Amino acid sequence: MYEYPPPDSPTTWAPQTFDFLPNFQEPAVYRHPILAQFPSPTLPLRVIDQVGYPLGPHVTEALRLALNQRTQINPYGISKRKSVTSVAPAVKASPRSPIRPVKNPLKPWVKPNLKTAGKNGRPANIQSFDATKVYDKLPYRPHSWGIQNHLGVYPFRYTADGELLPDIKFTQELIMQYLTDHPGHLAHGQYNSKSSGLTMWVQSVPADSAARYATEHSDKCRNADCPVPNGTIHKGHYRVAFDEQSWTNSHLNLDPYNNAGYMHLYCFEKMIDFPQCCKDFNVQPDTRVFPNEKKNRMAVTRDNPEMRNIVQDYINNQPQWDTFSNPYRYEETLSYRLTKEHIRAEPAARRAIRSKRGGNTIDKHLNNLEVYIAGNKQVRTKQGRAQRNANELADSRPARKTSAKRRRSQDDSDDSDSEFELDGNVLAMNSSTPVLRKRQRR
DNA sequence: CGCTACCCACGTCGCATGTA
DNA sequence: TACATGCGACGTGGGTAGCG
Repeated sequence: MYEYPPPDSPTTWAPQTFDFLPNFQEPAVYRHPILAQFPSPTLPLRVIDQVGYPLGPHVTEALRLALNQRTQINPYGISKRKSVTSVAPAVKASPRSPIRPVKNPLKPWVKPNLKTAGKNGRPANIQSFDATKVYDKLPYRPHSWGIQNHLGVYPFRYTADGELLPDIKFTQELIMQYLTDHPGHLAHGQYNSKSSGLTMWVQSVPADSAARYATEHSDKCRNADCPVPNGTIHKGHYRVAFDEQSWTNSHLNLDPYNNAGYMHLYCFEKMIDFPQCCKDFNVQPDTRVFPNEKKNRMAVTRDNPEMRNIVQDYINNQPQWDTFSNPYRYEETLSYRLTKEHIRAEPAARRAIRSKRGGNTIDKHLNNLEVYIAGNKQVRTKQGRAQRNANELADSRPARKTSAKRRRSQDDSDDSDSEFELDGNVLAMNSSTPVLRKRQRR
């Protein structure tokens, strides 16, 4: 008979710690294809439980973490459905009473649509979370640092929340100084930029999070030459968060929405030798689990666990920047790889809706910001033309309010103009020289 | 006019219940 | 008992209303 090895035997199982906290809440994409062939997880679990006994300590630890995550999300282990009926078994669940969006006097830049019906749970979700009750405040304003100018002013100065002042935008020279001289590199007592206290998280842009930031400038792109008006980092794009505090103040429970700053991943990759940056500095895929949040809405793995491997693979096996920086080829960038994987893995229905609408969509611009901006201009020009035409018609017809949806359907029926297309000038931008030259190797 | 949150229309997940 | 099915909750990208 088969003899099971003693549980947790060190000769059989090398103890393993996790360099990241796995997110077991993510949709299951099994690395073992055979698992995907079972209609239900119960049977393979039983097989593993019987034949795989005993599980190694790292598997046991992962299970414990998963259980922990689950407990944090639902501390009492009570199912949502059960809790409803157990509280009021005789009452049939009534439709949720609508919670309307409201103005937040502390965040005047957040502009809720006060006339909406409140038909979904998003306003409730936004209003129900109070970060000040959950997270610690930074105990002190970080010290200014960097090479002083002739007036003795430091280039890197902070707000009380630990954000770089809003007017501080990165030129190539400044980002180089920020990266190479950052005080966080001394976090371990000696200079080590690879395990620095400055962590650069590759992230998705979280939705509905305007009210989570300290100021209206907090989540803007820090690239001095950002192609997007006002440096807005729109949903669906990828960004890099400059996190200076979560390592340095790991004893505190700090708000993950408070970072020194952000940049479009696109801008970051175009501005510096990003492959070398991955080699030299602490760049990581954001796969963190936040115990105080329902989920990490900025995780790069939010929709697709494979994204972690794409970022990690890029960090481990960086391409040569020389080979695609001049002429610049967006197709070689991490931003492009993430976007392509995102589009590949998304539900087909979502893609179908996009193609039906025919807008300036992610599968056309692929998160190339130059193409995205040019596409937006084309859409606006078209809308403006349609609006002018509508106004001219209104002069000769009885007044009638034209809804935007009707306007869109009119556009859709116009064969010659209905399809959004990128013109040659836009695509030519794709091969333009990078705004800034390659950073020096140390 | 730019920007941001809401709505739409859908997919996914987890759990309760039904059924073989 | 194992699996299928139904259902509610929730999350998403794109389009759009409406605030400033």
